[in-house]
Amino acid sequence: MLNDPTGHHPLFRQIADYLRGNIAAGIYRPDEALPSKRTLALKLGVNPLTVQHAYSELEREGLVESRKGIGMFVSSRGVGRARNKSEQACYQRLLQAIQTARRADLSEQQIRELVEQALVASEKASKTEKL
Amino acid sequence: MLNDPTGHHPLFRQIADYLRGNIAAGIYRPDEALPSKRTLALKLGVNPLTVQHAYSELEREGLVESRKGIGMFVSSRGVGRARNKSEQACYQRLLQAIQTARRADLSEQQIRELVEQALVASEKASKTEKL
Amino acid sequence: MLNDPTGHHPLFRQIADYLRGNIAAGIYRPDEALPSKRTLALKLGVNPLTVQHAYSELEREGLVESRKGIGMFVSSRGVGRARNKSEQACYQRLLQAIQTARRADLSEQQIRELVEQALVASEKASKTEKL
Amino acid sequence: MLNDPTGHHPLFRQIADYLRGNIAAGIYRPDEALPSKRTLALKLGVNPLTVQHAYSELEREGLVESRKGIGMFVSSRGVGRARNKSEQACYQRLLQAIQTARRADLSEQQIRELVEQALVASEKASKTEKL
DNA sequence: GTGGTCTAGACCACT
DNA sequence: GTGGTCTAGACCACT
Repeated sequence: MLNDPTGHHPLFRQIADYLRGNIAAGIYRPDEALPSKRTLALKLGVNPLTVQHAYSELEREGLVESRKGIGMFVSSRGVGRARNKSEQACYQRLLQAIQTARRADLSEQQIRELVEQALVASEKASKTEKL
Repeated sequence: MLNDPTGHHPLFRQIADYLRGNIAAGIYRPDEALPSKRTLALKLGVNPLTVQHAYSELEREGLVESRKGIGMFVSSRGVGRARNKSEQACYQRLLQAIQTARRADLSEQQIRELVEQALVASEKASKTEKL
Repeated sequence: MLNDPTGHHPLFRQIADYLRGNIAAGIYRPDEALPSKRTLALKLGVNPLTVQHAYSELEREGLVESRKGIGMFVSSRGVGRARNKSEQACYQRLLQAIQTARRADLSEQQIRELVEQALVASEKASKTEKL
Repeated sequence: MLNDPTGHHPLFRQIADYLRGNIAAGIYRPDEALPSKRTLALKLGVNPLTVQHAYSELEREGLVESRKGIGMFVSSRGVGRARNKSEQACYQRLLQAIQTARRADLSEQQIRELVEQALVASEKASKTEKL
């Protein structure tokens, strides 16, 4: 479900990234509640504090708002912000991937081929699931 | 010089990645010595042990061999291995970037555009420098 | 407890060897946690980083897996791998010992007698202790 | 020629071990000169100081005597001492090998089989060469 | 508390 | 000078 098997990225960030994508994709709609910390922690096999950490990240970005005693809700402007953030995040990662390739002197053509392979592989793999 | 301003990847791994790229690109040739750990540590402003950690990683991958009291040398089969490793690493990162995009429901066309932007940006940015 | 009084083998490797033996012998079972690096460091009177180094070695060999914030756990296939690794290590050491003997022109019979002596001595000495 | 490809034992000790075996085996006779530091260093592809270090070790053990300006000579009681020392060294290594095996819970029978394998392998490998 | 990374500083084997 | 190991002490992510 999470996409960094190498464990190089902190868990809380992987979770935040995932939810951000869900919001950007409209899987969670404005004013819809995210799953409770405990529910999601259970589902992901992760400590509730880690989920809390992820939610705080999304709150700081203005994607969600906490309503006391009720839960975390997608904010009115959350979808647009999530789309922007996700696109930025994707771009940053593409840039890192491509810099790795350039350092190894791969040609642009080789890089584009790797991109196409990844597009195919991800098409099958990533039925985005609502968390 | 190092490419993860976000600080998600540990320093020693960034250093290993960079050198691996240098070896893959033929910037360091077989039987050529890498800079000594102290020299490189000074240049990068990090602790020699951190560089050592990076060098151990490259040694484990069979890219370099240590000659006691002399230095770390690119192994005869190091270049090919470095190319393979670098390509794999690039692919993995592309895959992660693209999964981020897919979760946010970006189209393949949008992703390809981001790739092209990143190719342009990286062309200027990453004149691979010999460490 | 550690078995190289001569000090030829680095500490972290002696620790890794010891734990590998424990895992091979089933003293640590799959999904069982090894002692924490701090606990073990205290017990052995060494620096936690030294234990960490040993643990990384075992992780690289696929004998244990780290679960962040919880501990190092014997992997499902760890026991078999540990047995293989330990047998290989034993064989390599026997080979070195025997080459030493052959260079000094000891007969095979003399070598076998030394082996029997060592078998007796080690029977008493090495009640393998769970670290 | 040297028997620790893993590089875990210091070079100077491997060289001392080798020469000690040669003396024990009567390949160097009492009053015979060992090769000069420079000659041996060249032959082994090693720094003369490393050879010097090995020679000092043998001198300390009373196996050889330095005659100023001439070279290092096997001492009158050197052969016996070398045999004792070599046997001790062999025994110590056997003991370490066997402790490794016992920790992994290998049976005495398995250990004896490994010994026999090593005896066969070493028979072919170790045509003791005069350095 | 537990693993993982990093620094500052030291010492050893080898060149 | 060069790689390899070790210590003491610190901070981060996660439980």
